[in-house]
Amino acid sequence: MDATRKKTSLRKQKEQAQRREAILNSAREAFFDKGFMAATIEDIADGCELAKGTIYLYFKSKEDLYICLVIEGLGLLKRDLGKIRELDLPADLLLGEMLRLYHVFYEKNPKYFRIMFLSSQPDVRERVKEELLKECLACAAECIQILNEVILRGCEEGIFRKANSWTFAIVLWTMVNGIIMQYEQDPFYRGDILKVSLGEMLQEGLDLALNGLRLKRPEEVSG
Amino acid sequence: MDATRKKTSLRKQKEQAQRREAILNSAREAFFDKGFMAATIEDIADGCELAKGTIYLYFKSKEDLYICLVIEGLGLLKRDLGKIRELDLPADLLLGEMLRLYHVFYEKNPKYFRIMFLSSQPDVRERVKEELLKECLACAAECIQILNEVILRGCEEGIFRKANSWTFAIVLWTMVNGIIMQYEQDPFYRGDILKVSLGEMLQEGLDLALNGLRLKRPEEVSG
Amino acid sequence: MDATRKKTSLRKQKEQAQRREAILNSAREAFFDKGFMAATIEDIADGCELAKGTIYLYFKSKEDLYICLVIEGLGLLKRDLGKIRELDLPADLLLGEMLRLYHVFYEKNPKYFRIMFLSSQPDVRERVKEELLKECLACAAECIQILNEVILRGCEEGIFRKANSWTFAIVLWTMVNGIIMQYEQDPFYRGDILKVSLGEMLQEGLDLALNGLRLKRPEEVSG
Amino acid sequence: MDATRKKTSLRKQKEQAQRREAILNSAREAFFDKGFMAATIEDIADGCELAKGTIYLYFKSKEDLYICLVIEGLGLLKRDLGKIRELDLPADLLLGEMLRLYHVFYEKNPKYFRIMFLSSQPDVRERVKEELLKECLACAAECIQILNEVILRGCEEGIFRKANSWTFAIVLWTMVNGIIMQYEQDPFYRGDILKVSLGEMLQEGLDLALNGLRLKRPEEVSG
DNA sequence: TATGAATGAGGATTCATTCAT
DNA sequence: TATGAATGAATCCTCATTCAT
Repeated sequence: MDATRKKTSLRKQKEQAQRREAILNSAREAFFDKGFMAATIEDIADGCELAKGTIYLYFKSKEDLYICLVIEGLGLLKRDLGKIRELDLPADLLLGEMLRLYHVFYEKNPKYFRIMFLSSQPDVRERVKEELLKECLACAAECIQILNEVILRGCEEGIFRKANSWTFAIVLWTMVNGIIMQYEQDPFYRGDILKVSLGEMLQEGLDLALNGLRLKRPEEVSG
Repeated sequence: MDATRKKTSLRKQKEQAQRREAILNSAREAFFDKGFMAATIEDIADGCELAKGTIYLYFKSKEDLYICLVIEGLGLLKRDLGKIRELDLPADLLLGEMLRLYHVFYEKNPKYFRIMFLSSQPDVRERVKEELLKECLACAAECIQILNEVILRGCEEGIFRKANSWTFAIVLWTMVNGIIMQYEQDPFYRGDILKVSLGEMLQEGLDLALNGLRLKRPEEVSG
Repeated sequence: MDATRKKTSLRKQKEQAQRREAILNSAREAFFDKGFMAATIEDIADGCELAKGTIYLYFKSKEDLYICLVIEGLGLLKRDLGKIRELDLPADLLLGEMLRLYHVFYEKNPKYFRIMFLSSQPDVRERVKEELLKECLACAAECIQILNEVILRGCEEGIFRKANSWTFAIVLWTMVNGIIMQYEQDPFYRGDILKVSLGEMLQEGLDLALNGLRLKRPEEVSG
Repeated sequence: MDATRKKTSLRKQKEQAQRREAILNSAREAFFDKGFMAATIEDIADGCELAKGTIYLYFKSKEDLYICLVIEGLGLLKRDLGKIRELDLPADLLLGEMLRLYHVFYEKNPKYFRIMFLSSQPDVRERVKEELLKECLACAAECIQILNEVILRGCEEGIFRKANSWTFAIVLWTMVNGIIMQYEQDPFYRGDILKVSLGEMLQEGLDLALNGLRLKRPEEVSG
């Protein structure tokens, strides 16, 4: 009897988790496609084939739902970056891996990505509690902190030139974000105007970064 | 009589131009402060002390007004970049000047700047005719084209290493945009988390770019 | 086997009756505190620690539940008034007792009291079947009828002056209700503005009524 | 030219005042018929043949609209009572006039009347700012104060017996309110059950009150 | 031409009620 | 029988746009 109840409860829990996930997926899509303000709860509800009211069983408000997405996305990214940090590699290769990870993360979760940076839009900021926004920013800062640690390690290893590592970490972070966002946000960019793939742009960005950091450039070392 | 009429008409034309400018100023402020969706026509009307209805005498719709702002901003930027291109300087210094110009432009027109990139927000895209969006993107592409020309000139001058100049131009453009946007959009970033000035970040970005482009790094040349 | 089943069934019946009572108690509280419209089924379910769905096993709808409360309350009141009618007392003292009973009933069942008169609110009337409302009103009329009988008896006893007894009964009923309702409904009234206790007001009302009814006022009789 | 403008502005002002009045009328009707919570802004808008949005040009919110009605109603009543107070009549006749005025006021403004006492409903109180409720109650207290003054004057004139005049004033006020409310709120009451006209009930109430207050009853004086 | 009142479609959220477990 | 998740109609309020003056 107890077992049966447990089983039932377990299945229910699983269903609920799936439903919650379905809502998050639909919301990610909607926020991504239309932005925070223009996306309606109805869009989200339609997207996961649930009733409007059901959304509110899982999330307190549109804002709550949105913030959950951001924190979830940044959490995933931070986790991935954290894993790479543990690899036994020289700092420059580590950084390369990280930037590559970013690209992969984006390719796998393009919508996560956009959502994460939606919070910088003023109409979102206007409507989301400052406290929650700070939580998001703190999450982002932790990612930057990981970059910072790797840069510092590279300095210790004698691979990177001395520099303000924190500034450098931020520049890296914003550069990569900037490249992806601009690429990604404007569908027109992709084919019509730029005629350059995202991978090429990121590779170029990475080269820039490493060239800038390394004491010597690869060709000079090998030469 | 004709003369009188002409004079009247001239004054009227001038008044109308001023009115139009007032609306654009107020709209820039409003869109900047609240974002495209959250800013209301009433905000804009209040800001320039005109009636709501009057806005519609000068602009077909909210979206039309907005797009005019973007095109105006990008036009100014393009004009400034164009002027620098004419200077008689080596390509690397020219590029340095251009990036510096960008910083100055931002410092002088922070609101222009933000507006220019608002168009990448999906809720704006949703509401603006594709045709107008393409016009904006074309404007941006012209700016990138200017960077591209300078890079090509540097290659010819033997200052820059051979590279896909177009890709490089785009990376430059997005990097700088990315740095400014992230800095600028998040008031929290500025004091609380980054603790790095925009100037420092841009300088770091510039160094990266030039290091990456130059055949030899300055210290090697001088050494 | 039959016995067992009967026992089980009896316990079940008792449990159900208790459950029903628990729901009514919780509903009385909720309707009293928030009014008919503002009180939610969830408030009521929470209040008796049952699930929302369970409420519907015992009552067809929110309105049904509400009407049951009213009828219950008026029934209690009618029962108490009926008991007093049987006392062997002159009509004026009987009336005094009845009005006092009303006060006691209110003090013991303030929430019953409020609920009973909630039905006069138009948003309730809008939603409750006319048939049920009439049942409530008939209940109230029976209470008035008891007052009427006592007044008539007083006339026969030569204590009360001839008057339209039915009108008088109604005035008594509405006066007392009016005094209690106004006192009770407005928490502000109690301390801030009135600065008079409910008991004092009811006593004053009672004196008015008896003075009005008696052929001679007490002091004249005794004098 | 100035005159023309003034005329236009005057007409507009008048139109606006009329429109505002139309909204108030429709709202009074709607609140009266359905109660504060059940009446919808759409009901009100339909009732005065305006668009929903237009309501909000004249009143900040449903709550605001409602409170305006209450204060307006109580203000009218207070004004009327105030006028009677100035009449040169003995206190008992003055009181009789006032109670009669109340009846007339109700006959002319039955819906005003109900609105005025809607605020005692808990679901209204829940949703209206306490500050505004207190303002309403203060208005009512001013009416009671007028009654109080007349009673005191009657004591000085030797017409009324010494009594706690404030308590008495409140009892009068609540009695009359109670009679009217119960009569008025329940359409069923009127014909089906009570079979007594409002006028008769009020007259009976008035007699009660005066009998209770006077040192001697009329028949004794004349006898 | 300038105004700003009026419009009404649209959006977030609540809650009585149902129904599968 | 008891549950409580799901539903979706209903509600308040906003705001881009129109139009009579």
